Amino acid sequence: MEYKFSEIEKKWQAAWKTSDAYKVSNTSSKPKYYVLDMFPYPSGAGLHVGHPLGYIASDIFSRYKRLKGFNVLHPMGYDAFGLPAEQYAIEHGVHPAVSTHKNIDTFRAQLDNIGFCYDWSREIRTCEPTYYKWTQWIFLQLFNSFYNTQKNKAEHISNLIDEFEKNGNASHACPSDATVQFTAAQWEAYSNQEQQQILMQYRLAFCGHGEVNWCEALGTVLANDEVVNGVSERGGHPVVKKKLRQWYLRITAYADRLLSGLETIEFSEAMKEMQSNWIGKSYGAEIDFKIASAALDTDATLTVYTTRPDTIFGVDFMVVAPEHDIIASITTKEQQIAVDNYIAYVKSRSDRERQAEKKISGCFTGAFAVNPFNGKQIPIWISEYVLAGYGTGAIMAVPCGDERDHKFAQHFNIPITNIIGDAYNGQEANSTKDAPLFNSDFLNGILMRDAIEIALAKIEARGIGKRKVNYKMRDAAFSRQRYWGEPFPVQWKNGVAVALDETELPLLLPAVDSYSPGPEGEGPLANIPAWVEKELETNTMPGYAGSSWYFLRYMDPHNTDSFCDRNVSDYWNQVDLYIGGTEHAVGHLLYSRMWTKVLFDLGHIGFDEPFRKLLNQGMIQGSSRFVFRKKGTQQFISAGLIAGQEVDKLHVDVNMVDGVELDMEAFKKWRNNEYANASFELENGKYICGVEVEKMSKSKFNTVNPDILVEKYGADTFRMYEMFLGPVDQSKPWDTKGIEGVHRFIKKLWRLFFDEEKGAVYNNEPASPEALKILHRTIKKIEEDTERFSFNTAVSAFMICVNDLADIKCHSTQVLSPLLVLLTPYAPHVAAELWTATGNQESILDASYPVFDAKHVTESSKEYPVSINGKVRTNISIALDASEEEVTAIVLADTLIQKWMEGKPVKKFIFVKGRMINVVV
RNA sequence: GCCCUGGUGGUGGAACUGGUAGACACGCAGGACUUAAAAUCCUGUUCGCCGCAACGCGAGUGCGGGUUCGAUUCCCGCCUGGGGCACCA
Repeated sequence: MEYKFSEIEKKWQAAWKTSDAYKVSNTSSKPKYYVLDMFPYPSGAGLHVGHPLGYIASDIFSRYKRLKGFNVLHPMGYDAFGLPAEQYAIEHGVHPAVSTHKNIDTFRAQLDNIGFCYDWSREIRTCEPTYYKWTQWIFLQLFNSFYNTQKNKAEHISNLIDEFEKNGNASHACPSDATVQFTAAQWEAYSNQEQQQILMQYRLAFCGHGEVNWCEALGTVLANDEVVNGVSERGGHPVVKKKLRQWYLRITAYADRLLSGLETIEFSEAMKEMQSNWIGKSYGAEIDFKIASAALDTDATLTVYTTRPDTIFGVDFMVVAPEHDIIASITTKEQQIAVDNYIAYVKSRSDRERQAEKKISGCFTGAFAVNPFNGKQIPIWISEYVLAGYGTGAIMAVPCGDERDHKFAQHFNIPITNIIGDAYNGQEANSTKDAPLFNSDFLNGILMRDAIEIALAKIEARGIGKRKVNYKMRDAAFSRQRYWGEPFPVQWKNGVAVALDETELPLLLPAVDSYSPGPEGEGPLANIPAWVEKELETNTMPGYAGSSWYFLRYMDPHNTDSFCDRNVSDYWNQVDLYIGGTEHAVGHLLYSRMWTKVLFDLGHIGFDEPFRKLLNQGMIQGSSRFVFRKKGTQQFISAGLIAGQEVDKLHVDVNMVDGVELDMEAFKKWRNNEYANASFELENGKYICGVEVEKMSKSKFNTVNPDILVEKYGADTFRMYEMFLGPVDQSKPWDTKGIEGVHRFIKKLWRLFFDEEKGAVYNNEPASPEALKILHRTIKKIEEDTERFSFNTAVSAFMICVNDLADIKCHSTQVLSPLLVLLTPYAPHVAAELWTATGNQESILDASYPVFDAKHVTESSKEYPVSINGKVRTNISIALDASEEEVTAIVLADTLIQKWMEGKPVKKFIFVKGRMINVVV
């Protein structure tokens, strides 16, 4: 009997489908376990070998947990709204729903090939009205809520209105504008419109104004992705910033809880660090500086935010962001032209470019601020390195303590005040907190670290500023001027946003004739008269709306009365294991954490963190292959021979290359015989290609389609090979050539059961102690490795096990059957085939997991490596229960050891039981 | 620029908590079986040096320092690949 993987895999996939083997119930006496993959965006390029890496890992873990007796929820779906489908629609006129459907079908077929254990009856697609109805519903919850800072949770907006009617907003400061203050009487006196405007500033989903990338030539707003070097990717037109009305989510209200919540979940330290850096909580002060200009009214002040109030006497200049409102009122006549020019220059630049810029640029406003402590006049500059969105959009610059300020001062010849004595060398800034202060009046001689608190107290006492906790994180922009997204369930009546009633959901995305933007850069929905007549919002929601809560819908995907029944979400609770890439570190993972907290606050679910444990999979890079064409000819030169030649370097399809050797016949037929006339200059009869590692992408011809590998080697081989490639969380280039080794392993396993000539060779004889030792060593290793997601070493352990069993010619089912159960999560098809072939009746998917028994593997002695002065000189076998005295005696009596000791006395004898021995002489 | 992360043989990687560096594979070389090939099996394979061989010597985990009896692992400085940076998903 031969290992016919193709037949076997088809057979079992069909059998599991017919028997609904992967269907999961919402009620079970077993403990629950929820394993989730980050669902894919169904791009037109289909699945490449990078996608399944995480899916295979989650599949292995789900199957493992099932064998261990858990009721495992393991669903899959599609994040189906988004820009690429819309782009495709603009270019090809195909409705996004049509191309998305087609792409999903391709993805599904590819996923099925690999033999995943998803419960497909729970599939969701974020672009389906049955799904986005509930995305819109959650938006209404956000819109109708505010953050009660007294109780530290979200509440219905009606509670806030009650409070305003009784007490005004005295105990509920306006989160976006602290100057908004009113009494109950004033509230009553406001018009409905005024009241609504105030409420908008409290809502968790609110309207405001924000800057977008605006391309006048295309008449549209561009995503950051569509802007390259300050011009549009399509057509290369100039892009500037433009202010538009936008929806936002008040994620800043949750900044502290998003931060403290990290302590309750198992994310990697790196991931937690990225999130807390993104949130960017800092403690400091806002300090008011009066403007020193007789021409201006004397009350004008510039407020800066600083985390280092201790350096107040080292301020040599101020820098305000080019967008800062104060610029218009303080710029002097002499500087006006220079300032205008500078602001125009900055307008064309992205935040990223502004921060990354090494060249120092800036412009003096002509105005001065006054240091409130010593009356010193401080010049006010504008520079792109200060961003409007952070702090107050203005900083006090202390060149001796901040590198960027220092470079700025040097560049513009601004005199530098030294407030840290010898700690400043005059050449570069020193950002220490551990130097005593100089030239600092009442802070002189005090360590900076301690001076911070003293300065804060003084600033508050004198009323020139106040303590302030600041966050780098900004509220999340939540609207797009696009078509392919969820419509907002909102109508605009007399300038007031009015939420639709729940009963009106879903608000269906209407058909459009054109995907072009509406007038003034609005979304395509603005082109539909019926839509505009109803005064419906013309923006749509961003890609992350649907993905912020999808893990809840899987629990109860067909519910028509609720996004997810409370009893069901109480049962499944948090996602126990979430697998996906780090590229979502600060986007999706923060948004879904916020949405979960809001739903929790409002009582819709019973937990406030969505993901109990997160495993990040690495990125699979493509390994590109190149051929070298002699300039102006059809002659291709092998990589080793190109030195000194003028050649063009061309990407070739990696699938035509075996390792680095080009299949020349395939190459000639490639791209419709484009290279039919190619001639080759070979080395040792072979054409050797150039190699480079880059992002896996269709245009680089370095994508590898899993279908081809599954066809050639089978799904089991493919699954195990992806795992064998390396640690699941590490990025690595794809290379197909090692797959043979894994395939050989499975064939070797097969031969433990069936011989091509002899037929069945397995037997029911009692297993030898050696065989049991091999089995139990493997049970321990596989269980440990699977638990810690070390799938590559688990595959290696399987190989060692099969090699060892083959060496001792063990064919006993007493050993082989438990081995198959261990293997099921990794290679389910071949395991199931051999399991039934050896006479088992029950399904291997629910077999009982083998239990490790230490008695089979205990050793009585150990080959100790013995070092002299840290260099291993010999190995000595010593009983494991030997005492240190016995060991010392044995080692020192060894002739080889005596030779290396050269008669010197023992200085130190180090004995680590079960590990090693080191003699220091 | 800022944040995170990686760097070990010809290649992918192993070494889990400071304790024999290179497990397991790929590739390569040689051999067995075969008319031949495929498949399979066996042997060798970090580098350098000495050599008939050795359970010989030396070096060695990106580079330079440090701590330690002992460092791929911990500390300091540097070089370099990858991911993210708020409208790609």
